[in-house]
Amino acid sequence: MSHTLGIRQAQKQKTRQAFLDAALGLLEEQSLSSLGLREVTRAVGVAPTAFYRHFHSTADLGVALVEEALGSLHPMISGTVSASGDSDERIDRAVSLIARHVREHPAHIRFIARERNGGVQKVRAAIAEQMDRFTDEVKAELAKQPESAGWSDDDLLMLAGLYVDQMLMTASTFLEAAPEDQEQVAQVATRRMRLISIGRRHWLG
Amino acid sequence: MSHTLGIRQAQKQKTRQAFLDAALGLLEEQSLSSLGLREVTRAVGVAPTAFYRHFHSTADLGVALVEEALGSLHPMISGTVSASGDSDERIDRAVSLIARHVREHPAHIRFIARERNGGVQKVRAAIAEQMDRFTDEVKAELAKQPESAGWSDDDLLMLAGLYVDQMLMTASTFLEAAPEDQEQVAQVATRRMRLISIGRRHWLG
DNA sequence: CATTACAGAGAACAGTTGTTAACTACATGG
DNA sequence: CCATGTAGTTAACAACTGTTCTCTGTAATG
Repeated sequence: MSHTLGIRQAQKQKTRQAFLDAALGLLEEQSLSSLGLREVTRAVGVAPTAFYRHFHSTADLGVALVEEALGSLHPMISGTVSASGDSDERIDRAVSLIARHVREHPAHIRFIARERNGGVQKVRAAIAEQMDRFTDEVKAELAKQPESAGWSDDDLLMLAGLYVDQMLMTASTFLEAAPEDQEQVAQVATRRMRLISIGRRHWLG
Repeated sequence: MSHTLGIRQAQKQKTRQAFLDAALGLLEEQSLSSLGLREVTRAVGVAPTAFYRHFHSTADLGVALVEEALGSLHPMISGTVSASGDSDERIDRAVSLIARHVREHPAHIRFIARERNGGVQKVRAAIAEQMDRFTDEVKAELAKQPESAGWSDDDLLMLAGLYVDQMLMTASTFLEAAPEDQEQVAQVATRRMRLISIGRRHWLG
C-alpha cells in the first residue's frame, strides 16, 4: 500500500512536522488567531516563503493541528470507555488515563480546549466534527453495555456527549492545575463521573 | 452615596464604555490575544494614544470585559438555581433562561467561552475567579434545598461546579447553533440536566 | 545523462503594530 | 477668575506583518 517514499517527500514531511511542532509550542502562550506566519517560520528556522509550500494560511495549519491533536486523543477515549470492571473501577481508570494523556501531550490538550471556542471558524468546525465523531464512537461503545438496555438512540447520544465534554473539561482542568493539586482535580472529576453514572443507572423508570 | 459625577468623568466613562463595546464587537471574529490596540481605537473613532488613558494593555481591557460579561451573567445564574416548582419545571425554566440570556447578550457569552481557555493568562485567571464565585453561590443555593440533606460540603461544591460548567457549555452551544436547531439544543441540554438531577437524587446510599 | 518538478532562499512591497513625546482644549477646584 | 489637571490629538519611531516575484539547488523522471 504505502511503500517507502523518496528522500524528497520524506524531507518535506519532516519540515511540515517541524511547522506543526513549532506552532504547537508557540500556541502555549497565545491563540491561533494571533499566530503569525513569520513567527512560525522563524521558530522552525526557515524562510517565510517556505510556509506556503505546506499551508495556505495559519488557519490551515490550525486544521492540520486538529487532526494531529485529536488523532492522539482517539485511543485515549476508546480506552476510557471500553475498560472492564465495575463502574467505579472503570471511572478510576478513565480519570487516570486522562491524567496520563495530559501529562504526555499537554500541548495537544491545550490547543483543543483553547481553539474549540477560538476565533478561527474553520478550526472550530474541524474540532466540532472530530468531537462528533468521538461522541458517536462512545455512543456505540455505551450501546454494547448491559446498562444501556432500553435506552433510545437520542438518549445514548446525549449521554455520550456528556461524557466526552466531561473528559475534555477534566483534561483541561488537569492542565491548568498545579502539580500539588492534581490529586484533588482527579478526585473531583471522579465524583462528577460517578454522579453521572448514577444518573445513568436510574435514568429509566 | 454616588452623587451625579461631573461632566468630565461622565465623558470619560462613556469613552471607556465605547472601548468595551467596540472590543466586544471585534472579538466576535477573533481572540483577545490577537486584538490590537489600534484596531480598537479605530473602531471607537479615537486616536490610538487615547487608549492609554483607560487601559494599560489589551489584556487589561480583557479583564474589564470579564467583569462586564460575568456581571450580566450573575442574575441569570441565580435565577436559574433558585427557581421554584418540581425538578423538571426548574430545569425547563433554567434552560429557557439560558437561551434568553444568549439571545440578549451573545457577545458576552462568546467572549467568556472563548477566553476561558484563551491565550491571555490574566484574563483566564479573572474568569476562573468569577466562575469560582458563581460556583460558591450555586453551592449555597443548593445547600438550602431539601434534596441536599446529608451532603458533604465537598460534594455540594462538586455538584455546583458541574451545574455551572454545564450552563456555560449549554450557552455556548446555543450560540453556535443555527436558529432552526435551537429547539433541539434546548432538548439535549434539558435531558443532560435531568440526568444530573437524577444522579443527585440517588447520590447518597 | 538530460530534463523537469519543486522545496526552500532572498529581496522587496505596502501596510500594520505598540509606544514615545509634546501639544491642545477645557472642566474643575481654590 | 485664574491655575491646574487631564482626556484626547498629532506626529514620528522602529519593528513587524502577509504576500509577490525571482532565483537556486537537487531529487525524481524518462
